[in-house]
Amino acid sequence: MSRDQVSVGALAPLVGYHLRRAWGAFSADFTAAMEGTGLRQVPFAVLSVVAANPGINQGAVGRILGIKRANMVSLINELVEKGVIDRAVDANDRRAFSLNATPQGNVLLAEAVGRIERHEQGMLADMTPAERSTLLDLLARIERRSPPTEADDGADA
Amino acid sequence: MSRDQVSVGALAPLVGYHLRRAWGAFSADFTAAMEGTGLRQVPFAVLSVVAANPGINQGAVGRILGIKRANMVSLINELVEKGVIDRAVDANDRRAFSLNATPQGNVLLAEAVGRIERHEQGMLADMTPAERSTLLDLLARIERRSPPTEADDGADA
DNA sequence: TATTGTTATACTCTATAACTATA
DNA sequence: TATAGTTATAGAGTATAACAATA
Repeated sequence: MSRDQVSVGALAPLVGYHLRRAWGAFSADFTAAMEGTGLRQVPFAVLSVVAANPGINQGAVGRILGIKRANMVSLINELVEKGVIDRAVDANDRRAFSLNATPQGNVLLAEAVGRIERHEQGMLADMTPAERSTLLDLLARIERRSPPTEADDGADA
Repeated sequence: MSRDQVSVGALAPLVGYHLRRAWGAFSADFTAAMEGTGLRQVPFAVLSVVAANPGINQGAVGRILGIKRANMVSLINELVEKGVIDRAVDANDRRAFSLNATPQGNVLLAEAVGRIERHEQGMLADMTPAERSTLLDLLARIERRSPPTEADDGADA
């Protein structure tokens, strides 16, 4: 190794840079945690939202998670084929689908959450409970600064 | 708007979820900040590292930023064609290129950093200086938990 | 034999635009 | 006319594998 002591230069004091690297570390850890479940980040998030909001439709799931309508389609197909969510025409609006987690989906979700929590404990092992809650609070305040979670603007027309 | 008060369910207490959303908000803000400079996240990071480490080679840049060798090629080409970095065969190792920021590159970097700092001030407007430094500290501690920044394992052979 | 850079390629994620069927 | 879902497609970003030149 001929060259070491490399500096990241102007990146060092930027919050965005550290947010990116921290996110990357968590992301890799998430992938490891999900090994064998067949769940990836976004499908896991979708399952979580559907389970928490019985009868929700695709558009609403996309809106809260920042996923475009067009990209929801294959996501939902994947989860339906996997047998973890159930899709039925909405009784009140025949354009929409009513989504629900299946019993199997709730089992998978619980299993996934358990794995993730254990992995997060590893990632945050050197933080006190107070520090973790400070981190969550600071991150939540940044999120609120993001645009109105408008996952889909005037894409049509 | 027929359905509101949607919950993210099991995602709510997960640090990884909030890290992802916070990162997304910063990411969108970064893109807006860079409008007109022609710089994207990764090229900006590469320019920053090259400027801070005169004569560094591609592999070392990739190693510190977590970018694979193969993906460095077009990145460096792009920055060279843009005239912001300079590539010359390394005098001590004729396999390697010695990279340097051009005067124009340093100007662009300074301009970009100024823009980003102003945007970050907007994103972090509701945080005290103490809170910002706490955030940076907590993020840095998470980063350190990531794998040895091995951007390139035994890809060959 | 290991390393630097290269090419080719593939897969995931996300984005836009145009379409249909309902409302 | 607006909305829910769909299809097709394109662009990033990142991954692997095999190769040449040099160490």
